[in-house]
Amino acid sequence: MKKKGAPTIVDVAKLASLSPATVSRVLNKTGYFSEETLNKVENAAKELEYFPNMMAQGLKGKSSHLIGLVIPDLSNVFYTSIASSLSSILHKYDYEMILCVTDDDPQKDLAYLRMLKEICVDGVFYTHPVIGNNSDYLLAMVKAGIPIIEVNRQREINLLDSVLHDNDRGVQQVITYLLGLGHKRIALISGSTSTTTGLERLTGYQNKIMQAGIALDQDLIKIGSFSRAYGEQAVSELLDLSNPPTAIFAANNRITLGVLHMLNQRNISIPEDISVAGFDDSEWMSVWNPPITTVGVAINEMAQLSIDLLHRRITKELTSEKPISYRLGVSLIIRESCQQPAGFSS
Amino acid sequence: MKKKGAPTIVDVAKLASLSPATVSRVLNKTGYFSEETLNKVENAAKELEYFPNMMAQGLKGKSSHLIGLVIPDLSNVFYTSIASSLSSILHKYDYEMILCVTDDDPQKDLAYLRMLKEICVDGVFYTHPVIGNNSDYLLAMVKAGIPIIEVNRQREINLLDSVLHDNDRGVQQVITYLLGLGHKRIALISGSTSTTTGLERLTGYQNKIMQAGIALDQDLIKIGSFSRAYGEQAVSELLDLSNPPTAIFAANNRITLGVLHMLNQRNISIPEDISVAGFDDSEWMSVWNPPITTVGVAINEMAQLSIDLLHRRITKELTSEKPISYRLGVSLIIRESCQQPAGFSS
DNA sequence: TTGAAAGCGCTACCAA
DNA sequence: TTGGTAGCGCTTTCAA
Repeated sequence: MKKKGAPTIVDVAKLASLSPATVSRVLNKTGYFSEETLNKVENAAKELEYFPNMMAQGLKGKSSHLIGLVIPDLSNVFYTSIASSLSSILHKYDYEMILCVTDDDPQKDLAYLRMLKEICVDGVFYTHPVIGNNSDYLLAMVKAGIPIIEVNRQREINLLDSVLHDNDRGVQQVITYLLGLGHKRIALISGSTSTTTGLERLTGYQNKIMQAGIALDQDLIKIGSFSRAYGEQAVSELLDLSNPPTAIFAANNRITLGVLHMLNQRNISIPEDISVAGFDDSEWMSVWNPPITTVGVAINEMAQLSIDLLHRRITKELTSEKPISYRLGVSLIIRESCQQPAGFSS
Repeated sequence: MKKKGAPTIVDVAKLASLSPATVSRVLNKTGYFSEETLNKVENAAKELEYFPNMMAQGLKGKSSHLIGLVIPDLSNVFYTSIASSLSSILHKYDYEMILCVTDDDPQKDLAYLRMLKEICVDGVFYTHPVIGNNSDYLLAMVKAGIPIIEVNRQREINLLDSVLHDNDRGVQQVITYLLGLGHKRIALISGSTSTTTGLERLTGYQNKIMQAGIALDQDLIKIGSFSRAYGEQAVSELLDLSNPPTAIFAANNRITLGVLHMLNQRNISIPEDISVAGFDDSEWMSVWNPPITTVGVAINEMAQLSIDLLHRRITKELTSEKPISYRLGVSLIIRESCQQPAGFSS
């Protein structure tokens, strides 16, 4: 009678006429063993098509080779790009990725976190939901030995490691560029300031405008959510102003899409009638008509850096109690969606 | 001294003054136990914040609650949408998703498949890479008790369950519509015919054109890959024809994007100069200027159906040896990217 | 209705 | 350099 399930280490041991312990040592390249033993084990393993059972390994406290990725939204190209990049690099490190999409719902977020803990993931990449706060649980996880890296948004200032964009610098570049073009009425459309992205992009905007000696006009500052719908709504309100802006800075790619759509609908052309600049680069922006000027964020670098960091935490190569925080460079990608305001002569 | 790790079933048992066996039975609602026992266990579990260790459960042959999703590409909105939809529904079923992006590389594909087996996933949603063939391994997995559902593309005809689009009907609707508008020279740009999507969209196109009594013009049939780059290349070639088409049918969303981009670059306006229709709906198509007419595919339904099917396989509710294959309805979404050909009068 | 005990596949300790 | 053995946390007979 044939054995039913997958071959176990015992089967390999038998075939190689060795003990399971030795086989384990060889397979994991831990401890001592002879050249001959090595060969015997490898042949036997190959013959049986043996693959270690991760569950059993996991039970013994070894790595599960699983990493959680908790993100709010998969309709946002920023997150799909991050997921894609992370997944690809992780695979090289011999980790696999469990994808958790929270829809910015703190309940779901917590449920996912619990699950990741149960599953004994080796670590997690985490973007917190806009509202709500599962800090306690996050901290408990870290204390229980599961490193967590905050990606893109940072909630737990000085509690968790993080890899973020240099939002301030990104905003500065856009505003400086728009100012240089001659714009004086530059609107900002952004999301909740309860995220670092929202907060930093807002304060960055305010600082640059004021530094330029321009009084802040609250009518031009639209803070809502990082969604396409809000982009549409906000741009509508902006256009209905008695003194509308000559340029719009949309603080993320979802908002940008909404802005572009509404502008299309209202038959306002870019950049002739109004200039538009975004934050986050994405394929469709480069292909849009006209191509959209935006702050490019280095997604691959972000993924690589996050993984490096997490990996060093997992391997205990990095043990600093103090959280590490990286800021990634950004760069303004100038395309064709901005020009001098109408009636401006330089 | 405090206990270090997470609480185990033994801790709960102690707190509840019961045996681990009983606690297990209560927690899993299996076998008999009294009301009182139930309460004791639940209280103890709550107090200790006990969560079962999936690894240990997995070892005992129970479900890992993990599902693999193997897809070729995360820059294609079709797959991100499927991933998003699947993830959200799976979560409700208490499954989690391991995301595997193969980049259409059969090596990676196989590596992922092996890994999924090692990890003891309960099942997998699978879209095969365009080239290469890991059928043997897939079959072995199925035989080993891991159900696999082919999604979108079907390689293993009559070997694996599958959930696919009704490609033929989709093509028919587009072509009929274009024909009705008066187009006689309709080009097709599509990907490799080694996928069912590629094959069925091509043969569908050929059939409809011929049925309309129009001779097939090989110059108008562009078969390359389902990529943006190919879309750009193909549309260029088409435009350079001495007798270019009046309408283009782009057989997936990546190709459509390429087509649109190139048309923009060459300053050809849609639909005035040429009509464009796509396959796969996506947000950017509805927001594009002009909004793009396309074949809408029911992603949520596809996800739901796939999960139903997989779930029934996992629970052995469905045991038919014969693979099940579903075809999902599609519907033409008429927007503004098509009109009568220039110089046509009805 | 409950508990004792065996073992899932693996690793790690200690002894040989 | 190798092998015996004791668990990891859980489920599941089988007895009580």
